[in-house]
Amino acid sequence: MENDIFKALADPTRRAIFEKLASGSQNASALREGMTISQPAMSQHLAVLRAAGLVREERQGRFVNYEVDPDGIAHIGTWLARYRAYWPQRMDALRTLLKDMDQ
Amino acid sequence: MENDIFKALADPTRRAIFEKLASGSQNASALREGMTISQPAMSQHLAVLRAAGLVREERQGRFVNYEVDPDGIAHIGTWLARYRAYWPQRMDALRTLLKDMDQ
DNA sequence: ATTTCAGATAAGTATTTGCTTATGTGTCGT
DNA sequence: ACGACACATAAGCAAATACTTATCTGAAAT
Repeated sequence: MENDIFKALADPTRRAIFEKLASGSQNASALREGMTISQPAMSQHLAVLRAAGLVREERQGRFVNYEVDPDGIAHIGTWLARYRAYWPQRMDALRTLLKDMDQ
Repeated sequence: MENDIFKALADPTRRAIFEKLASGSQNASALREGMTISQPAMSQHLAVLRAAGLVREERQGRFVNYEVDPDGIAHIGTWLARYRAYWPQRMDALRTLLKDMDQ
């Protein structure tokens, strides 16, 4: 599972798709816009992201809506937490993030 | 750079090496112990981890000591922070981590 | 100086991966 | 019922990847 996540994120196209989804769930066709990628390629990438638990799908008629799966993010977070000893002193992004979550 | 990091972590052997280093810096030979991996393979993996900024080396005579590079960890952290909106409510590991760092 | 040891590099190979084109499946509009 | 549409799947292929064996570099020990 952890292996699937990192393998999925190892591809730049897949990270781009994931990033797009992070700013709003979309169906496969909408995701293709401005991406120079064939329909089957997109379908295959989404399948990989889905198998990794990074993304989940929701059938809507003949469309399939994709969205970021928080579980995938959580897995990366817990993986990263194992290396806390090596986190640099000032990781402002994560620091403020966690502060936010405390509210 | 970000691409190098994810590509480096996509390999399970490389993640195992990285994990070993996280519990104490070692030279390449020491890392091989209990790992069923040839000397060139280890050398190549370490080169990939190093190029990704996940690990750094320090020559010590005819040994080369490897250690986790906090910069690599930081990169993953900032990447992950971009998806803060999708972090699940209870990411205890990271939450307590950041609390610790505030002391 | 010569040998030995730690490690890097070179070259070759089998496997994996990301793409392609072609076709299949299921849903919507008419 | 039919065609159009959204998407998945199949099969094939070129490129990337992780390994192998062989060799090279450089430092330590004798």
